[in-house]
Parts: sequence; structure tokens; C-alpha cells
Amino acid sequence: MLAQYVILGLLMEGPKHGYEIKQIIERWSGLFWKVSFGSLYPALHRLTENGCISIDAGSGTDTLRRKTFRLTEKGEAVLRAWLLEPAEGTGVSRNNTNEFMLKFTFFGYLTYEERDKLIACRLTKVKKKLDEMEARREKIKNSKERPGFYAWAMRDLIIRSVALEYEWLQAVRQNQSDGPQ
Amino acid sequence: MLAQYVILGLLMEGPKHGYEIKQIIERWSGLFWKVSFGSLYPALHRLTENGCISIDAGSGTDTLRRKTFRLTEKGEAVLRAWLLEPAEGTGVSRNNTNEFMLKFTFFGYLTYEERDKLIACRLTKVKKKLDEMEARREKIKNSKERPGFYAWAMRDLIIRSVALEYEWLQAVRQNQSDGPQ
DNA sequence: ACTAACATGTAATCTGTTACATGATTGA
DNA sequence: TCAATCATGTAACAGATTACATGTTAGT
Repeated sequence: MLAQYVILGLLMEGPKHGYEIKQIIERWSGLFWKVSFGSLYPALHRLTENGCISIDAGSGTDTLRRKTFRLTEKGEAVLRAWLLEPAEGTGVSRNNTNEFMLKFTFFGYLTYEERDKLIACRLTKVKKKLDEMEARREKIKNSKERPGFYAWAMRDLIIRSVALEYEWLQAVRQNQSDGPQ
Repeated sequence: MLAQYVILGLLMEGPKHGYEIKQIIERWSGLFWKVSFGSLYPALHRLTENGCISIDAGSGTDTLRRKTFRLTEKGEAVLRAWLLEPAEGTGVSRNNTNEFMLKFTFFGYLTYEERDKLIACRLTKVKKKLDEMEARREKIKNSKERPGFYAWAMRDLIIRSVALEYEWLQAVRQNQSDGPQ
């Protein structure tokens, strides 16, 4: 699902073939996001049928039969629409392997106003989550619930990682005007 | 898959019924782990067939027909075995929504030696990952690759979150002897 | 000659979510 | 009485991984 948008995002730089896309994703982040060929190629086929990407004429006929995929105008529009809708979920979450992080990576393709608004929106959400988590921690502290050392420490790390995202977002917001691009 | 182990871990505290287990998971961490009924109940059935848990006699016959599940000796052994095998994957990763975190929560059921060994193992892995990531960042910095402000900032957050886990692990290792339990 | 990496693809499989169905209990 | 929550369960569906199949190219 998200794979499709990552493909579109990477093709913004220029045409690429499938294997290349996988390599970039791996390099660019063995970090928090992986794609297997079993989902990459079907995704490329779907996007081609959609008309979001096109296969460059002549490609696929060389000895390595590699196909060069190119972003279409429709694909660009679809990417933009996806980037502009605020991501659900905060911090270390289950499914959405941080949809926000994935979108964020491509924020350079938005205008300053657009991305600043998205970052502000995210900032509000993360702050709210952080407050909730800290309030919940206080509540547990003052109750008879005794969660044991390890459950408690786990909660501490989760809260701190959300706090880290919050501070990071603030710094990003400050610096984005100074940074390259 | 992981749901099964979480069930076993929670049943260590005492018998519970399904709905209760879901509530605990939600409370205990709307944080980074969720279970839907559609996976919880089938998991409970599988575990019952396995002989890892048993249904208390008489339960399921009251008006609310709720069933009380109890950990068996086999279930306890299966949980222990799972806790003792070092978790794969580091930090913010795709699938394993931090298998380590999930295991860590139940470390209280292991001996001091067992959990200290696991934490030490984790510490080594996280340090290695962190070093790799920092080296990669340096390499990119000194090359002509210019990833743009947002891709760069994304990388920064990922590295910092792994660094956070590293520092947290060190603190946990220091404090576990002092803490409760 | 052989191995590793390049390159694309499909099918079986697994796992989990969503949506539905059923019915009891509690409090407003 | 009505809504919310308690309580369990199934079936359809979506998504992704693994394993397999196929063939090329480059380096040792």
C-alpha cells in the first residue's frame, strides 16, 4: 500500500527501473522501511495500469530486459494528494510504520506553506499524544497498580521516543528555512 | 503471531478472559501494540488446542458466557523459551513492532542472569546498528550525494531514536538491580 | 568455470484487519 | 427504554513475505 507512494516519490527524481528502486529504498533506509520483490513488482504493475507511471518505450527489450518506469502527471498528482493528507498514528506504532516519516522524506516536493502546515499539524498531534501518555503515567504512579520494573521501563522508553519526535519536529520547523532547498 | 506470546505473558499474572486481555493490552500500551478481536480469539483457540492454555471448568456457562483462560505448564515453558531467544531487528523497524520491547515487558519472569544476558546482547546489537548508521551518515556527508533537507532530517531522527534506545538500555542495565522485583 | 550481483516475475502461504452476527448487563 | 459496554465468535478480504523460476552480466 505505502510501497506505491514510495515508488512515486522516488520516481520524482527521475525514471528508474524496479531493481534500482529497491536498492535505493534499502540504502536510503534499511532503517524503517523494506520492500520485497514480491510486493514491489506487483505495485509497479498496478501503478502502470493506474496510469500513475509509464514504461519508457524500448525499455524491457535489452538483454537484461529491464524496464524503466517514469512518473506521469497523474502519478505526480496522486503523490501530492497523498503527501498533503495528514498521516494518522503517532510515534512508535504498529502498522503505519510511520506513515508520517515516509511522507516527510518527500516534503521537498511541496511548497514551504504546505509542508509547514503539515509539520504544525503533526506537532499538535504528537504533543497531544505526549501529554496523554505523561498523564497516564502519573495516574499509574499515584494508584496502587504496580506494573513492575520492566513494564515501567518500557513505558518510559516509549514516552521518551515520542518526546524525541516532538523536539525533533520543533527543530525541523526552525531550520527548514535555513537548510538546503 | 506475537499476539500468542503476549497472551501467555499476561496470563502469567493469573487467569483472564479474552475481552479482559484485550483491555489490558490497550491500556498497557495503546502505545505500540494493538490486537483486534479477529486475531485475539483465534489466537486463544490455537493456544488452547496447543495445550498452552486451558479453559477453566464452568467458565463459558454463565450468562455472559465468558471463558476464563489459564496458563498451563506447557504455556509457561513456551513463553520462557520465546523470552530467552534474542529478538531480531533493531529500533524502529517494519514488521517486528519491536519484538524486543514486547519480550522486555515480561523480563520480570526471568532470572537476573537470564535477562541481563539478553539486555547485554541487545546492547551489542543496537550499538553495532548505531555505529553503522553513523558511519553511513558520514559517508554520505563526504560524498556528492545530496539527499535534500527532509531526507537528511529523517535520517537524523532515526539515528537519534536508535541512540535513545542505546542509552536507555544502559540505564536499565544499571538500575535493574535497584528497582522493584 | 564459477559465483555474485543484476533483473523480473509468479504462486503459495501466512497473518492480520474489517465487518458482521449474536446476545447480556449496566446505568441514565 | 435506550445506549454503551461487556463478551465471543466467524467470514471475507487485504497485504505482504517466502520461495520458486528464469536468464544476464561482470569479476575472479
